[in-house]
Amino acid sequence: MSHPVEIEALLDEADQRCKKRGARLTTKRKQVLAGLLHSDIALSAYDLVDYCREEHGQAIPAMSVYRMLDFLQSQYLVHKLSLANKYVACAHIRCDHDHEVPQFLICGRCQRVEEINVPKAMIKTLKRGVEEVGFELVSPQLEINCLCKGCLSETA
Amino acid sequence: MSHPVEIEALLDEADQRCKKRGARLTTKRKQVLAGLLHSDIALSAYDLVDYCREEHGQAIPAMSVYRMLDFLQSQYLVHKLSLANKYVACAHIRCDHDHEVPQFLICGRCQRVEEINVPKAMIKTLKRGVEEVGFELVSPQLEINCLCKGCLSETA
DNA sequence: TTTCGATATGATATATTGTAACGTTATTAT
DNA sequence: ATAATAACGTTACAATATATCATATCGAAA
Repeated sequence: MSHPVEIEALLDEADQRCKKRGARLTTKRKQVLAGLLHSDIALSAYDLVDYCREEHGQAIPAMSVYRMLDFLQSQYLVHKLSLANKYVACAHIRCDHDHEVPQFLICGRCQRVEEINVPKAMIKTLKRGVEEVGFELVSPQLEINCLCKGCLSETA
Repeated sequence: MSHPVEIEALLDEADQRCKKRGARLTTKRKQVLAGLLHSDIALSAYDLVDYCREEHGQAIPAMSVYRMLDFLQSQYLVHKLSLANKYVACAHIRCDHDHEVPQFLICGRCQRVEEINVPKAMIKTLKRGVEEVGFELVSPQLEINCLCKGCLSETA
């Protein structure tokens, strides 16, 4: 996903953000986050168990990985993709992205994930439609079923 | 979700549509669809196993229910909601909804589901954003994490 | 109408994803 | 130092889903 140096910087950034909120980005939590940052495809909790064992010699139980993922989500560092039951690092760890809303493009073939922003106006339209039927938007974060460039060309 | 009479009509409609495509809406497939039509919340495959046993005395194996759900999805009669790992009947069995795109509002609390349409213009905007990063939209069908009126008032 | 191929369903096993409950270890603050 | 809290481990299991092979049923062609 990113260059090693970049990843280090992002991990530091994440660390700062957690501290600000009075939360702790422990070594293992950081390893899980690093796993996601190293990957350019979404990973399952069990993929991350493997990653930690192989890359760090840390045999973290699946149970704990789930908790770490919960933590990382609560810190807005990680998103769960329900479409694939997998997880990705938030692409905007650095900025606060209050202005635009991240949307996930998930390649249904290779699980590659891209995060795009859509204009706030669009979200407003959506919100209006939702409220018309008496619902309330919890999170306007969408998962969009796509095919990536690579898989498109293979299929063709 | 609908009145019994209405449901019968919808099942007939579904039958016609399958026939047109050279597909067969068998008794059991119809029972599964009926289960979803009777419910105003999304149901899991295993919920449907229970429904068929209780309402029709049919002990359909989970395996078969999954296959029937696959079939119903292929006929555009049922949608899977990945956000909840549950299934709903398509609210627009009668029309072809080529003009607008159905979006699902899922109450994260009680699993109640509402299907709304959004303007095509919005989908176009989305599509453009997707293509800018080299992806291709497979289905612009979105699942939106919400709270319904009832759960909202309870929480408040 | 019979038999043959295709489609639908059943049975069984197992994979994958996720949670509950409770105990232990590590950190932090006093 | 120690008590309180947070993090992590362990075990058991629930819920969702697929793989595989066997059997049944339907529809068309011989």
